[in-house]
Amino acid sequence: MTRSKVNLVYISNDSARRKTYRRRKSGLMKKAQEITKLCAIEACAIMFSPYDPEPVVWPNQLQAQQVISRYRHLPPPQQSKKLVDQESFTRQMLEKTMEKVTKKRKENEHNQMTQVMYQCLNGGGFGNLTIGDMNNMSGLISQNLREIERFLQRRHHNG
Amino acid sequence: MTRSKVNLVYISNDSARRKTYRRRKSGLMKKAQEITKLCAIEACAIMFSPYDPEPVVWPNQLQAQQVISRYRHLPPPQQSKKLVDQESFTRQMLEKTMEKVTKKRKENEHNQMTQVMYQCLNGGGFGNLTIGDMNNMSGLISQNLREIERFLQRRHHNG
DNA sequence: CAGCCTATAATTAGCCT
DNA sequence: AAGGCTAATTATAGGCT
Repeated sequence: MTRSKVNLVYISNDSARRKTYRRRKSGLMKKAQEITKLCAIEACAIMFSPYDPEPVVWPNQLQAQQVISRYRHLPPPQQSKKLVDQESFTRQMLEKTMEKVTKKRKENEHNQMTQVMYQCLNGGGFGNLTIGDMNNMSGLISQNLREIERFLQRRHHNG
Repeated sequence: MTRSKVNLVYISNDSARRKTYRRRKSGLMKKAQEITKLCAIEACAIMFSPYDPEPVVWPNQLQAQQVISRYRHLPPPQQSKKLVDQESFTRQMLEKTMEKVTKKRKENEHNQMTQVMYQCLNGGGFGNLTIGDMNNMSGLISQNLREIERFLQRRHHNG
């Protein structure tokens, strides 16, 4: 975002990623605090990262627990469908973009669409990993993550 | 934060506050998505506001519930902080592994989506994509939305 | 590695439609 | 209210110490 445009893809360099994480974490928390103050809304955030010894809880544990509690106590219908989550947010963005693109496409040429999309592709390079391998490995671990954590928890409590 | 410095205090004007809320909410979610992608961390946020009919959950409900669950099942801070025992060692290993896996998964997804996009471009349409594809691709697009818009703008002005 | 610095990218307040 | 525009502020990548 400065000195150079950011490539929005996992930062493989360890120290660079760590540094970016620290910077952006504080940026994010600042922004969060601002919107909370400016608009008097109730919010919380939780982040787990390998760079913090403990989860980062914003704005604080009490507030987080209150918000979580309020969230969890919502009647089922509210928790189900109409939530304004990131996915629908992103979908809206896509729809708007597509509208614009379609509009322009009418005015100009089809291959312009191709060029526009190439711009999108500039956002990141191709990974050089085997698809099958990654799917298998990530699948196994994520499937058993909960189980693993429970196990660790038990171990901890039992000494 | 532009045209005038912001006074970090509750905005009493209704419509102004609402507008600021909408703007900053998008900004916040975008930043959140970015740090998640860049650093492969696990995070969630929940916001209650009078301007949304429902709570805003980021990045989505499932992720939020997973993060919340992980948070609630965590041992108290003092216990986990400085212990260097078998468990925390194992935990560190787990986190490192998760980190790698998440990284690979994301790269993999990106790789696949990029190819999908290429195919769409060559084939000239998005008609046969699933909702999931669209969501993923929308990420790619929204990352570059500004770029696209500038591009379109230039094309438009240049004829 | 952790801060500090600075050039740029990105966000956004106030206007206008 | 909702969107577009642009000036101005803010965030931050890369360098340096």
